[in-house]
Amino acid sequence: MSEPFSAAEARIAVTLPGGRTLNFPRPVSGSDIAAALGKSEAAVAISIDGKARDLSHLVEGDVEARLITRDEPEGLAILRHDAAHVMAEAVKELYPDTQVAFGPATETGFYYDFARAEPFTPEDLAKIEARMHEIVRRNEKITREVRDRGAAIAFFRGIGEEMKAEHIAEIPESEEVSLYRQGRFVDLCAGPHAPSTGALGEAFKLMSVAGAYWRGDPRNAQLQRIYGTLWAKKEELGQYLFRLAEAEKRDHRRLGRELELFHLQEEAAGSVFWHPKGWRLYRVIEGYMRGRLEKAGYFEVSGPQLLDRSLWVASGHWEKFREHMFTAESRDERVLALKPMNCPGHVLIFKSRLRSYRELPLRLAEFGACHRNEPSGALHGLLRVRAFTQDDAHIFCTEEQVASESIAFCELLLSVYRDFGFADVAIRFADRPTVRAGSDEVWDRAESALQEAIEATGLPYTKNPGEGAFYGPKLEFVLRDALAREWQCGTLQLDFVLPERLDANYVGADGARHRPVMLHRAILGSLERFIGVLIEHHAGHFPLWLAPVQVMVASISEESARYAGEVARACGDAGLRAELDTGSEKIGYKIREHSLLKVPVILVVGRREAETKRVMLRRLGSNVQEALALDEAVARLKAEAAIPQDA
RNA sequence: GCCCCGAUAGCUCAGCGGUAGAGCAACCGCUUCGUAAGCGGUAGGCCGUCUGUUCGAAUCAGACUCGGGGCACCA
Repeated sequence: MSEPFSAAEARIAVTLPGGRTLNFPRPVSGSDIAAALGKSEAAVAISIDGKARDLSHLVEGDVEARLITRDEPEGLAILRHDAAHVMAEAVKELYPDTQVAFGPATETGFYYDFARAEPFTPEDLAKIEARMHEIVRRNEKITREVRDRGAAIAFFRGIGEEMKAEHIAEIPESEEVSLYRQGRFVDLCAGPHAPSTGALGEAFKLMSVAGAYWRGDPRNAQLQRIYGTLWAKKEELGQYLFRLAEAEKRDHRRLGRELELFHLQEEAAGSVFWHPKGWRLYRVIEGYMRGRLEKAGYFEVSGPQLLDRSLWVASGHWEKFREHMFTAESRDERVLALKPMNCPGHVLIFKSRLRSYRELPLRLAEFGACHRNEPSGALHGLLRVRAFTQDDAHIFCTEEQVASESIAFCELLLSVYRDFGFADVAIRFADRPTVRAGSDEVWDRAESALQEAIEATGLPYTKNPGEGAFYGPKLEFVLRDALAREWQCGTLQLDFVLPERLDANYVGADGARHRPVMLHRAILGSLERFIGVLIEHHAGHFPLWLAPVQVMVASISEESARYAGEVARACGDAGLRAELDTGSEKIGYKIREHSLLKVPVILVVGRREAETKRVMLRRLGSNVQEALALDEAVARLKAEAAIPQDA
């Protein structure tokens, strides 16, 4: 490309990604640079020496610059942020008595929080969206102004935007206070923004209204949050809406009903009614886990559901976890709590007799049924319930054993996830929360021990500050499903506090009493939640070893019904979960019916198969049939349906 | 728990002041059929619960329960 300017006055060098350098007269704006590169249309902002700026930003000296365009994630985020402003402008035009609070971009769009006495209705959303399109068509210039903070506060007070004024007071002195103006709307904002509202395009849509607390604090006023989605192109918006519709189709609550797995009803809000097929699935998973744990050196135990208040006081739960606990009273008026966690029970088993260091690490596992009194608004299908069963275990060990136990646990966990079809697992390190038990010294020790342990596994992880359990720091294992959604399931928590509080100890090689360390760990987390995730991940189409009904034998007409029975029996004898359909419907109807119920294998048998002792094997999702000898089909399916026992 | 929205047959939904409708499913017949919906018929609802307004409420109002989307909380 030829150089756009040739004058000999003061010039600056702009270095682009890849090392190419352009010379411009000083000063040069981001727009000039974009124009020089022929990218005026696509550019929404510019990165100058690593900092995102408006295109109107003037460059005064030699810099490194990179255009931010609408087709890359960073540019899209800026457009989404622009959309939040445009929405706020539309709302202020339509409902001038509204105060604006906070409006960022999100992963799929944007939102803005508003304070207004009247609730926004769905009809209001339609009006706001229409007005947004109008503002985009007006193509208002978006300009940035830096203000002295006193003046800025006075300005927002003057226009009745108290929350904005309050927000300015919190901006660190080191940062400048900038205002963005478009049409008659002025917002406090760090930027950057696209040069004009026309940049938004048309690929956006307002989605919903929700309540949200001012600064996320429930003690503050509740605002109305309007969510929207925005994409670079209309097709991408369409794809996003299509993905939402697809996600709804695999919603575990819908599939739970359609596949007859479970149901929920108000008489037991937050607890699951497992139906025969769902319970079958549950038990297969439980049995699989039991096998894995036994091989990994765990001992399964089972503790009481109701334990006396005094234990919970001693463990610290009564103080830190009281509001989540269900309580009951005995005849003699003792207060008992339905266990929300299994750990105190396991400590009591550990303490039931004198323990030797030779027994460590002692791994006590339990499919522990727990109850937590979750706030009603938190309940959500199987994913958030009040009664659930954890694949829980507590490892009592010495501090020296923490690293090796952690490594072994991580290996076990990843192998289990692989068996269930989850390959993508993220690890987060969650450190001390505000509400916690134990001294800072103990937390220092626990955090560094857990940190060493995770480093020792060699697995990548990120930090999740302040999210630890009240008794110790934890690793959270987050799996990503087929729709790239994240679910926290597994956990590994290091606890110096509970053994201390419940006075657990063992006799060491030196003959003295020592305090064991406790590792709390779960792989699936709660079986309920994990099954919910599993249903959505597989869209109800489970791998053969998990499918509640593995094989459906369907006869073509009455003359093959008898042989169909034989086939079903042969499958059952081989340990397959097989069912028989000899009804009078046509075969097409049967196939449709069992396909909708997501049975992975349908064996079709008619006169030809009966005569030759064969079956016609048909897999869910395919319309290819394979003719096989009965024996061979059964042997193959049996092998395929085997429960994975070790990777 | 908080904000908004919702609750009508097993499911999906229509009806929105004059006392309940469709499709699918269910059940009963007929059909015996070769790979994702054969045909006909029957039955099925205290319109989430309670209170109020009204001559009259599925329909309007209020409260409650549960559900949904969020917030906060969290496995």
